Amino acid sequence: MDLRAVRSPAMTDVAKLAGVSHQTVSRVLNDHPNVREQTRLRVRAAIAELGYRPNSAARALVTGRSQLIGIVAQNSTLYGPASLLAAFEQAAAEAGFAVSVGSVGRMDRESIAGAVERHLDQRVAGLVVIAPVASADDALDDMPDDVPLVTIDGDPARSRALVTVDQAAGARQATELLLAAGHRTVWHVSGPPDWYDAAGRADGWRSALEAAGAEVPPVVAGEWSAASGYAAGRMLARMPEVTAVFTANDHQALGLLRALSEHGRRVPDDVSVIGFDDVPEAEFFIPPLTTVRQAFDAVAQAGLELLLAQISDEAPPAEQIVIAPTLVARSSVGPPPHRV
Amino acid sequence: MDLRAVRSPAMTDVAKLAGVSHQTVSRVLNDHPNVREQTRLRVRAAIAELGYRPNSAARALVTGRSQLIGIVAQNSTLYGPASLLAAFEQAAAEAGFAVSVGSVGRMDRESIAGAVERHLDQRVAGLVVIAPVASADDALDDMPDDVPLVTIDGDPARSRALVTVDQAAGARQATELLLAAGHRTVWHVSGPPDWYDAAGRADGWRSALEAAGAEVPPVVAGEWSAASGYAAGRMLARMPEVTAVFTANDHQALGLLRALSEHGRRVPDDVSVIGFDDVPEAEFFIPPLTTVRQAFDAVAQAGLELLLAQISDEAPPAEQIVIAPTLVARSSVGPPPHRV
DNA sequence: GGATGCATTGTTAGCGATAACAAGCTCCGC
DNA sequence: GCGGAGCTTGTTATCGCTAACAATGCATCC
Repeated sequence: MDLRAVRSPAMTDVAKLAGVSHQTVSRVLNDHPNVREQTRLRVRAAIAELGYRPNSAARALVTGRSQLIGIVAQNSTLYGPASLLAAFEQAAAEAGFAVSVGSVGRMDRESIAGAVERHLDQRVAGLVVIAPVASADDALDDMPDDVPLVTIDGDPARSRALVTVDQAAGARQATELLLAAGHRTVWHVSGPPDWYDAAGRADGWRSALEAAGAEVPPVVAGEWSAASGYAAGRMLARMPEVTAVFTANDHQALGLLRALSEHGRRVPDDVSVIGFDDVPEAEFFIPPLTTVRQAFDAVAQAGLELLLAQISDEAPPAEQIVIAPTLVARSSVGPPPHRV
Repeated sequence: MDLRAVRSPAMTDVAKLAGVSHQTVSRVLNDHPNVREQTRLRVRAAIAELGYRPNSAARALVTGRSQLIGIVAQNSTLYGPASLLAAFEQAAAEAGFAVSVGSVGRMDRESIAGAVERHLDQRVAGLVVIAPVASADDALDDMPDDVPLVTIDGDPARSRALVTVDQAAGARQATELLLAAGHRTVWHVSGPPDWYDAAGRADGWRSALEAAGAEVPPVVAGEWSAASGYAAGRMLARMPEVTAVFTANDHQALGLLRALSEHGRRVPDDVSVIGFDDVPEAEFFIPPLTTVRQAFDAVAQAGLELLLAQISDEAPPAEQIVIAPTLVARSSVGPPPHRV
């Protein structure tokens, strides 16, 4: 009996037990073709018996690449980014990759570059950057181009491999639904203008109005918070001509609903409201919120596929995938009030 | 000119440029004491000139430990876990650690053990497990005990290094506030009973009622979702004797508010409501929600400190930290309606 | 002035895996 | 029966770093 702390078994231990060389063990582990079936089984048995697990650091050292995928995302509890992160981890784990997260406080060039560097230190096999603002793309311009990279929510003109959600299409659907309900026009509470998502949603809204020949009211500038929706709502609630509002996300819609309620304007009787994101709680707003759902898991899945293809050199590093959002109809939308 | 892909510089390159041995470079990098100041500067200059960055895989291989911290958490977009994760990344990054996330679909023994193993493969320096349910603790029982480990939200009786929020204290505060407002008793919509958080909140609620000599109504069992709060609300709304409700989280409170509103019961005039978590939107519920805030960043900070202390052997691996939550008063609480 | 000690630096050996090459074996065709 | 092809396996070098030990120089002490 050896009482020393049991060192976890290495490849040579397996080799000894199976009566082969460590190299043969390596071949079995990496599914090399030219190993006799009988040998393979013997090695497998030895691996199981010892509870051997390969040392990823050693592998990374010699191959120059790890089984790690880095994700750079904004450190936020916003529903969108958080969901995306969760979905991505899930997908990566299924593909046998670990996920290292480098969150940044702000989406400026310096922060992003720092997070990217930290990941490169870890010799990540690939990198996913959630880059919803222009400044994030800036940081990627001076990335070394031998690292597989996929951008989420970035600028189609500047990114190579990219997955985005068609924000404009979602916004168009929302706006069209309101117009179809009989509203003369639709107001919009926007997100921060430097976010691509926000810009896309505003564009979709505007183009739908223009296509329908409806008047385009001024954008009410907000950011993603409920507070900004509330502030917008306090203004809009006092304007009787406002009968339909499309907000850039659900949290804004929540704030808007509260402001409308405080001013005695009923939803959807007096004002119809549509949000964006379909947060789990949207169904329980007062009233239940009609909104646009983004399929975050589809985004994550697509992103991972693009990345893995690059890692294994199966695909050119330039491909762009667009995911379509879907409208979820609930009771916050109705016809405009009867004209008095 | 050499046109081959430029291999990123290694320690020997730095050593050659600085005119020292690679070992001296290593000493400079690891802040060993016995290096002459002048030499240190020369090495630093060479590092800067070459843009040298140490290879973490090589270091991990030889030391048997990486600059990686593993986090095991449930793959969820619940506000609590997501916030905790974000706060933790932030804190770890500041300490120079990368964070690898292993999310699990369900909190059962097998899933957790799997996630832990994947992290051990990566030779993580330490492990943080967010273990809000008993089954998660089970999985940790057969963890090798030479890996630094901190549990968040686990069972004090079974964990060594542990950070928790004093759920019971928060619940007591909430309940006492309602009693002080004049309510004869307080009803409770609970979380899933196998979550420690949920159990702690229920305990605090019950003990506050008992201490005040108030009647203890039956617990309305829910889970964390707004849907369960809504379901509970539809029942409670029909019971005129219910004038105060404490829900186990804010999302449930949202659902409850909607159910009350649908039944024409006004908040806080007819019913007072208190939630738990203080999600950013709580301020914009109808009406603004009184709730209990957990300081997630404090939890993360404390957890990381415990872990780093273990990693550097500065502290015994057994210490428990309890973070106190704070009550955030808003307008969803008022005196009970006048008895008719 | 030689022994002692400390600060500073270099040398060598490995960590655990993969890659490149070499070697043995079997099978085949002529 | 012999050479070559192809399958299977082993040997050796190597990735970039840290640990352990060795070696050097210089100040200090008796």
